[in-house]
Formats: sequence, structure tokens, C-alpha cells
Amino acid sequence: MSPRPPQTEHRPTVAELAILDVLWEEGPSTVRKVHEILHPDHKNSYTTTLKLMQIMHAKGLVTRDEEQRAHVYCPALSRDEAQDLFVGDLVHRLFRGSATRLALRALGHAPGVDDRELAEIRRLIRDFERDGKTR
Amino acid sequence: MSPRPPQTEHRPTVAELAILDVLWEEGPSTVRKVHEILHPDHKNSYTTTLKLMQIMHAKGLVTRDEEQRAHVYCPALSRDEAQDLFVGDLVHRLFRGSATRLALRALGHAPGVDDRELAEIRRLIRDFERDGKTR
DNA sequence: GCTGTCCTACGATCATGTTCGTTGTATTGC
DNA sequence: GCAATACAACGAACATGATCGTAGGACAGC
Repeated sequence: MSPRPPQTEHRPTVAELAILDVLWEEGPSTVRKVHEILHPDHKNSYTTTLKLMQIMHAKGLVTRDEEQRAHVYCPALSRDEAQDLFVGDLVHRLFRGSATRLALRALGHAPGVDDRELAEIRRLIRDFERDGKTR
Repeated sequence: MSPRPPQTEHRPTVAELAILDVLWEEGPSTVRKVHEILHPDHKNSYTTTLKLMQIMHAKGLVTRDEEQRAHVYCPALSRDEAQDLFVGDLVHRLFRGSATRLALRALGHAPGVDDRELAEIRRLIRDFERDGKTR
């Protein structure tokens, strides 16, 4: 019922996000597994992935089980939480604080949604907001 | 009719975005003006803003008119273009490539759009995409 | 028990972004 | 003309992120 512990002070960096993505998709994983999925071509060194994940652990972005010799890592924040963090940033930095504008812009990127449909959704949203819901 | 020159190789950084934001809102501006708007409290030094804008010029993120002693800077990319750059990144990094998912998540942040309305929009989009438009 | 393999830990290095002080030059007010 | 002010241009310093090499310990197979 209590909403959540503080959960994270730091935003994940680009490289960290790539690692979190693997953990979100694959579930609890060792460094080895993450590394093989992320760099099957071995263009990056294993120790790079290791170092990154150690740093993430220090930051509190992941937790780990040290029972086995090869530690098992889990994400400390959900994909949804990360999405909210970055959506909030983007809205603030580039969309003058309007999440609606971001949504419409994103729909412009979506396949299968053309201009006519966009206009329809836009009208819908405008009507909703005009109704003055205060959540 | 030709879509556009290559326009920009580099993504603006956080500090650069703040400067671009001023240029987008205020139109062509001197370093002085940008700095006063960005740091009216003078917590940052003028030369910091200057340096940043010089770097942006070197990167091609802004153009400038050097006729006057105080050069006048213009953004080299529009807000819309910048939005597309970052929306594309975010969709790729955090939304498994689905711009629609980003849009819906963003609407979750929008004031005046409640869950019932979100569901309605979601259904609408699903229907659109089911129709198999290939743009 | 030795050797090779796999793991963690850690320091070093490099790239990039941000901040600021200094210098030199133009402009303005007196 | 001279002093004060405003500006551009650097270079330097610092912070952060990303990459990698090396060292040391556990563990397997022989």
C-alpha cells in the first residue's frame, strides 16, 4: 500500500539502459549472460559489462544475489518506472511541459496511424482536456 | 521540395537543449540575452554560456550572424526536428521500438486525461493499427 | 596437486560535457 | 585621448561515462 521506497537517485545512462533492457526481458541474469546477449560479436570486452553492472549495483539500479560464484543481477526499477523518468524529462526539456504534445508527436512516428487518424485523436484529447478534469 | 540538408550530425546535450529552447522561444538572440534568460540569478558565468554556444556553432547546431560585435545566434534545427530525434531515441531505448506505447505512456502524464479516456484512446489506436495501414 | 578456465574486483585510460578565468580587442562615455 | 565596459576566443580544469587490462581467487578435469 505504501507507494514505494525511494528506489533510485540516479538516472540510468545509455549503456546502463541497454543492460536494464536485457534484465527486463530475460529476468535475473549473470553478467556473462547479459554480455553475450548485448555483444554476441564480442566487440566489447566482458569486463566492460562487468564494470558497468558493478557501478549500477553501487548506484542501486540493480540488486544482486551473491550466493553463487557468478552473481545474479535483478533490475531495481521496473521498465515502467524508467519510462516515467525519461518521459518526464523529455516532456520538460523539449515539449514545454506538455505530455499531450509528446504523445501526439510520438503517434506521428507510429506505423499504421495516418494524418486523418492523428487529427481524430487530437480532437479527442482536446475535448477531454476542455472538460477540465483535474486529476 | 528537397526534404532538407543533413542538418545535424550531433544530438544536442542537456545544456545545449536549454540554449536551443531559448532560441526557439525568443528567436535570434545574442549570447548576453540567452544568458540573462537562462541564468537571471547569475549562478553561472557568462563565459560558460558563451563557450557552449561557440561549441554549438562548431557542431552546426546553431548559425550566427557576425555583422554586429555581439553575434546573433539562430537555431540550425527546429524544435520539431529535435523532438523527432529524441522521441526516436526514447522509443528505441525504452519502448521496444513502439512509438504507440510511448504515446500512451505520455498521455498517462497528461493532466485532464483519466483512465477511462486513456482506455478509449488505446482502443482507437488499436483499431487503427489493426486496419493495417502501411504508410 | 597442477593447470586452465571463469569469475570478481579494481585501477588506469580515454572521450565527452560543463564550468570558468584570462587575454585581447572593440565600443562607449567622459 | 583615456578609463570603464562589453564582447569573442581560448585554454585549463573538473566531472562523468565508457572501455579495458591486470590481478587474484574459486573450481573443474585430469
